[in-house]
Amino acid sequence: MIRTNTAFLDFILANQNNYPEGYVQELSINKGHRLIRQRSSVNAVSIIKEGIAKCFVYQDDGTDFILEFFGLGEVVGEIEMLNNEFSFAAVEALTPMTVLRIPRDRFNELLTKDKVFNHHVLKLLAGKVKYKATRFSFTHTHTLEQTLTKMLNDMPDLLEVISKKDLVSYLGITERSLNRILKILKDQ
Amino acid sequence: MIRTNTAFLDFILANQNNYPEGYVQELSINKGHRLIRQRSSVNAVSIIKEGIAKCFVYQDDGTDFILEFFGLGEVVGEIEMLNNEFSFAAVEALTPMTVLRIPRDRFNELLTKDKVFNHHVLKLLAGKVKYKATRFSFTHTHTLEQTLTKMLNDMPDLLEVISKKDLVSYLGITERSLNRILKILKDQ
DNA sequence: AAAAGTAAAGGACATTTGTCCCACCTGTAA
DNA sequence: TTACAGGTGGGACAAATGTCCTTTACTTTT
Repeated sequence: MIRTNTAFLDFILANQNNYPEGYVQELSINKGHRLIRQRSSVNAVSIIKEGIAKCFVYQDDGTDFILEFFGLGEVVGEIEMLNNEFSFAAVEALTPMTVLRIPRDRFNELLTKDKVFNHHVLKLLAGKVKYKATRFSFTHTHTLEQTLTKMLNDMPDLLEVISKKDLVSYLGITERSLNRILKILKDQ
Repeated sequence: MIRTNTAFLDFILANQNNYPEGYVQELSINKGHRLIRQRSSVNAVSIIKEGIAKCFVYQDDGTDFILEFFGLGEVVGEIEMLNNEFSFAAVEALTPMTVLRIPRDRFNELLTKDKVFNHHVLKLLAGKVKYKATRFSFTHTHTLEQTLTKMLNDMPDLLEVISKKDLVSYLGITERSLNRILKILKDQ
């Protein structure tokens, strides 16, 4: 459930030195910092080298809905860059992070000039579509108990890594419901 | 809610004659025909020139979950082609359709050789990610009544175009619930 | 037009999830 | 140690949705 894309990260790390100065910048990010703010312009793409971030949409009523957790090698900002639109979601560091930042013009240049880079971006987007599709169809056709069971099975340390509040936003439920299901699972 | 991409369709139609014979094939498709079957290999990308299709995941328990309705200019099969994987969803014609079909090798060739084509595909994928993200966050943070009200507002002839069964699969609810909400909305 | 068969709508109850609130735990300051 | 504050888990009831089955409406056949 924490998405990764090591193939892309490895590619960037291997080629980082071939690119001219300033193409790829390494940045440290504090926990809680927003890499992308909702409804604002995005001027660079970031590839995660270390740490975890959440990508979420926040509503007027104060509730958040988490779309994805991003880990190693995942990329943020490319959608906004391609659509040439303001961001529709926010991205926030859940842990201290290191990211590789590629500014807008460099990104566009790499997209047109580097076929392998271009293909990585195509695959990465295809992966995001597929992930969302399978995730949402799964949650719609399974009970909360089944969904949580699967998540805890895939990732036993889930509750140590992700806070309950974030888990609740990810599942689109209330804290009360999460507690209820966790109690049921524990009692079994 | 029925997605379209006329920019891409226009581009293909304008360039169709510049491409060598066999690059773009026009096909007629009967209502009910599956353009893509779930868990099978996909050997071509199809751009919709006429008609409407549903893209859906079906579960072992017999329930379907509709991810998107595709209309004019929308593209199917590109995700599978890029991931080089079997299809994770099925696509079925809801009306008689005409599609422009580009076989695997031609598609890959266009992707690498035609920068504009490549950019259209990048944008199209970014659009699919964004659509799914906003759709699912909306349904999670709004009641069924709000969601349906919005849908009927955006598309007053919704129930003439999309069958109740399909609407139910799209919303991830039961027919009973849909009827209940429709009655409430009618009574208001 | 009447009868029979089929599909759609809705009533009644069960289950799930949300809302509201209270009890308990933990840490801190007096 | 006590008193207080903030946070967490859970009880009780409300609201939403699903399941099951009856009723209604619509077709088709005779």
